[in-house]
Amino acid sequence: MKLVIEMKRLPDTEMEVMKALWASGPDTPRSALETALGGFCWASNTVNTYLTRLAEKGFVAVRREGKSNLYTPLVSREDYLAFDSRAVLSKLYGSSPRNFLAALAKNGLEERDLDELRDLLDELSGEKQV
Amino acid sequence: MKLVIEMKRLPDTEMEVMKALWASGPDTPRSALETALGGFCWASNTVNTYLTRLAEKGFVAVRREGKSNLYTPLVSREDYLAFDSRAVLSKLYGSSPRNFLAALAKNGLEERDLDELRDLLDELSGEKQV
DNA sequence: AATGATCCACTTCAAATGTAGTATAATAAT
DNA sequence: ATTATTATACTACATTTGAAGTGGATCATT
Repeated sequence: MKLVIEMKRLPDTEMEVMKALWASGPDTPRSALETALGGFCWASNTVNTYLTRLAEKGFVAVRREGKSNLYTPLVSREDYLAFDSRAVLSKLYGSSPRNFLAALAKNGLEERDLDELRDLLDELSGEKQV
Repeated sequence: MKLVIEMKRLPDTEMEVMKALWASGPDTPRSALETALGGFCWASNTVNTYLTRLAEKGFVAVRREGKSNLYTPLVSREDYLAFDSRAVLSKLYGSSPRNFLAALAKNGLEERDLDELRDLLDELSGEKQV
């Protein structure tokens, strides 16, 4: 059984660090993390700050391995996104996925996106019937 | 032609004020705004601060009418949502509506939501063919 | 053992956000 | 005119977020 303890949405910068950690798997050493962060040209110390904050918030575990640290996400990408997507809907879209999609469509949607959505909807409906 | 000048996502509290303004139409006087804010029990001055900040950011126009002020949204709800929904997608969902819906579905979706989405998709496809 | 190079813990700092107090100006009521 | 009320402007302050500097511990090396 999984107990969700008041998860909060992360600020942008901490989010980027989490994305890098999710991409790098568990026990990520510093070097790999910086690589995964790619484009972001923060000072190394800056990344450090974000990691510390994430650890305080319970999003990341830090394990000392000899001379350096290994970082592991404690919240899975899937769980976070499941939470985040709901939070987004409830804040502005009356908790209606439809409203969200309608807002997106205001500026047009690619044909491909529409197809993907249709496929996913079929899958989702299918599940119920099995 | 509409030129979008670096719109930023609003913080939660300012967002609530905008929602109230959108609901109350243009030239909303203070009293009506407080009513529209309903559940939120902020001090009157607090609301004032948010209005000032929104005005600075160009989201709200303030017009003096005799003794008191009238507030009018300068950004329409539709425009803001169109912007916001895209911003959400690009930050965490690889700009893919499908990914967003999949994240939502992780915790299950109501049958009604699925139906609504299907209908909307049909509408959206229909448009293109006309 | 002194010299560098890394990595990390701790500290700092400015801007943004959440919240409200104080002062002031105008109005209404006595 | 004096007082009470109300709305708005201006100021204040804690917390959070974005960003990074300092300095100590470790290691590798001469």
